[in-house]
Amino acid sequence: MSDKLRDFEMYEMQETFDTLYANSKNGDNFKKLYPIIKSRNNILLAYRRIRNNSGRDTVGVDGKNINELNELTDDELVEMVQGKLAKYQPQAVRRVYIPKGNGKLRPLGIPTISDRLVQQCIMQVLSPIYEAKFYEHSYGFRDNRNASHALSRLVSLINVGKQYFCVSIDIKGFFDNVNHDKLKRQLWSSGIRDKQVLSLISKMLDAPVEGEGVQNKGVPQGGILSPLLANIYLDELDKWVASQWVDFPSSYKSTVNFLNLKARNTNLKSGYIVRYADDFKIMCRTYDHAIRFYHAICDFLKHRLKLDVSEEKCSVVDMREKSVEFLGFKIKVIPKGGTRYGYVAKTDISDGAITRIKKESRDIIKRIRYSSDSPESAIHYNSYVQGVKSYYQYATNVASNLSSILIYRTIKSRLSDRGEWGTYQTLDADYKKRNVGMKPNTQILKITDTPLETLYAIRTKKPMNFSQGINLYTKSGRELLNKKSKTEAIPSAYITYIHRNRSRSNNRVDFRDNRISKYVAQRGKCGVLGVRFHPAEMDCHHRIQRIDGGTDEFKNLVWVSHDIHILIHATDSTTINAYKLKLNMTKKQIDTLNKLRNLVSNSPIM
DNA sequence: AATCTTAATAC
RNA sequence: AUUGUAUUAAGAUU
Repeated sequence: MSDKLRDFEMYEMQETFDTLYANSKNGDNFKKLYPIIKSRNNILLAYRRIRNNSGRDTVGVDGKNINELNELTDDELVEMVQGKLAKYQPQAVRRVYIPKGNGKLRPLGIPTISDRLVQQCIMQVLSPIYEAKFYEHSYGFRDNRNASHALSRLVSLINVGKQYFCVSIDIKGFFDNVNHDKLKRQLWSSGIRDKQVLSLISKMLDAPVEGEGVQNKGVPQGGILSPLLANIYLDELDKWVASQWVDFPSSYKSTVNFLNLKARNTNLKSGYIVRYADDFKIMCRTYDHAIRFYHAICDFLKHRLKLDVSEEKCSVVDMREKSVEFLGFKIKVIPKGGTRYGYVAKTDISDGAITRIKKESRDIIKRIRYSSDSPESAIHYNSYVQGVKSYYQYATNVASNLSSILIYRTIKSRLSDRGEWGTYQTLDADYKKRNVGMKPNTQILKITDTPLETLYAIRTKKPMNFSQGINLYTKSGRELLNKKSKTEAIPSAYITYIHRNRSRSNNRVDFRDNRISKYVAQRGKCGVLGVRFHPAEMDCHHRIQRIDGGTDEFKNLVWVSHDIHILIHATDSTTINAYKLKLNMTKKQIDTLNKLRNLVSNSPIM
């Protein structure tokens, strides 16, 4: 099960979200969202969802990060957020410029940590509503969907749909130019009719940018809600493109998918949109339709969505003649098997991405050269290789593209004296599975026993179309998702029990979260006895006590039975003997018990 | 089995 | 110095 669903369940929000989704599918308007947003469980869930964000240590304009929030008890956290929501006045967003892939700078707008928490509360509630509405071929920033699904759709349109003309449009600084009034109207017309919620979002959009003041357009890149708002904004584009052909109610259109034989006699234009955030393509059957779409979309963006396009980066191409770039891939349409019987898509890693991979992989190899004798730098290289391969494995030409990087030479010349060489055939099955198609006697370098992964040893994988039934907010949608995982390790009633019962009211939010994670990780078993108990019969023990500087971190906690908990802290010999007799522990159990006793400065028991 | 952290890609 | 959403994998721990 995904982390997300587990968290929804843990905080008893799944049913609420399911209802929002169902009502949204039904076309209902939403007038009472605010009570859900400010509900205790929604706020605690929001904290749980953002506390592991990679930016948790990054401060906003107030100089605060996640540490500010985990100082609070859960009651204080809930009270703080509810107080903020009641008279919402977001703080300024911090301006940071980061380099983009193409050498330009990306302006980030980083809200303060408490504003990020508030945004998460709202996002959780809007997400199920919009998942029910969004166009099926929008793939960016959405649950369970990724770039390979977008690529797959594009390839299907070519191979199955025989759409060889591609319209590419580049929106100028999309995030920074989203029109606030337009966005607010879209929220209203898509059924968000709760005045308090609309006002919250409105105030959020009006949050000043550090040093630049209040903006009348744009959503901050760095805001938690921003990706969702971006999709809401461009959903109108998806639907409009679909209305031109796919959803056009007409007898001129063949019921057979992709066929448009009769369309040439009408003003209809046939085309199919594939969108990943602000990057999208329209695939058409003919050049004429493609050109018409190109002009119509530029006009639509300009007048309906108030967005400019950079014309020099736009194009209409016959993909049989010229390749097109999309999501880091370079796609061309070539004759199938060299015959006249048709065409297929051929995909490569884009030139820019190859250059980046070349540079980055060499840099990491050099770092291994100058690092101390430990596997860490080699593990870093391996996960880099793993990451690159798992993303680009969907390019039909991936093996030859990655071979062209010639990293093997760099490894040989830079690292020969830093590790030991062994043959491929001596390595374990997992390695062979990750690095396929190598000759058994190929020499592989091992850095302190960690064999380096091979960049080019890869077989291309066919991208799969997104299975449209998959969804986090319906039972059937979740079942499709859960195919891989089997029985539930812990009854959800146990989790709910822990969640509801707070042993001490001064517990911090992190303790609440981590003790649940820990109970599930231990599969409900006592850390000493190894036997499962109901949480009511157990205590969550701090290995290092809080008075001694112990934290609420996951690794400092352990669940033990009541009896064991007493034994950890007992100093009186009659108590110790009584419980020893009662529990009749094995030597191994006594050893683990003594380790815990040692951490609280108690002498071991025999 | 499960949790955590850390590495990658897209936008 | 690096936010956010989504996806993927590895490592560590029990």
